[in-house]
Amino acid sequence: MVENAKPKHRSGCPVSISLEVFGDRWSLLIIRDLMVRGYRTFKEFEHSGEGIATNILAHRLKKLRAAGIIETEYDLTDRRKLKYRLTPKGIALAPVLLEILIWGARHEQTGAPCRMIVHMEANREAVLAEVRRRWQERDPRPFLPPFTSRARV
Amino acid sequence: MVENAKPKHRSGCPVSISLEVFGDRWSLLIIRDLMVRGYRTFKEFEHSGEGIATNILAHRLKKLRAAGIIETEYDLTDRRKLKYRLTPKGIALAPVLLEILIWGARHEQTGAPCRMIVHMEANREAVLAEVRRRWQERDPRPFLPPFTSRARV
DNA sequence: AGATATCACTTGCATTCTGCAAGTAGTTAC
DNA sequence: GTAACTACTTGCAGAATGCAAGTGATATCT
Repeated sequence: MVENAKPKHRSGCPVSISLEVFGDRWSLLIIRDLMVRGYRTFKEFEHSGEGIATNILAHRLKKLRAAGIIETEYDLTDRRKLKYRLTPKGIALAPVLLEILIWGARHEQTGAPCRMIVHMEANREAVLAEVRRRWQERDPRPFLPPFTSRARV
Repeated sequence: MVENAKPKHRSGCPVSISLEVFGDRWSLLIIRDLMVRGYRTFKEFEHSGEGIATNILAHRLKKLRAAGIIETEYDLTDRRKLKYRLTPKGIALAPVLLEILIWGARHEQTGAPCRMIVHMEANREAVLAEVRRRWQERDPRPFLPPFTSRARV
């Protein structure tokens, strides 16, 4: 038996393989929109304020679906709408997203208010539990705002 | 006073801003090499097993330095060698990297042994404390192996 | 001392990816 | 029946990436 197949991955390191799945400028933003903003449709992702091009968005959605991170179903009341949802594998990215959020808020100039970050840092498990609960119960209420401004409260 | 300056960022969201800094296929791998493998030089990053091209590596090192995540100093005994080191802002990425590693090991086929991941998940704080200690004390011993194989122990 | 090797890049070029504008197919509303 | 809406696709220009080769400053060997 020979190992002729072209290697699927750069290496066997979990970090490297993870980055091959979501290591780009956009994928984690789509996951964030699904996870904490309650966005569900193509149009909502498109207008989430980051300015993603529609071809890139379509490509990322396809890739995330192929990776088993999101799944889709048509809206029962309006069959034009395709609703996206995180899979268990997708919601499992919550700790990754939380740590990225905390790091960014602590070390870069962002629009997130300091006291919110302090609270999240001190209550990581509670924050994650709430995010998971909303996913489980399909609670569509946004958990975090879009942070459009550069306010520092 | 007018807001004429071109916006530096896509949005004020900490996740978005973080991804502008390290949201690509390579940056976090360099940070991983510095953080848990004890790699310090250009050559070591180049041969870390992922196959990064030297021009990309040079570009990423420059960008990470500009972002304040790594810093450099010349080796005192061999002035050809430029040694890289994480800054406090860089070592603060440890939780991000740990969560990415755990997610990848749990949800993708990687070379990381299961029991190691179980241990890391159950002892996150101890793992982070050890990584931070090695950084603080400039302890160059690798904390994690390269996971080159696809072994499942 | 001179030749060779090492280290950290840089350069050139082909390929791939990204960003923008415009267009399309399948619903739904009027 | 027509217009609007939703989720894309297509075409094209420019940027980023990957690969091979080259460069300049040290260091080591003979």
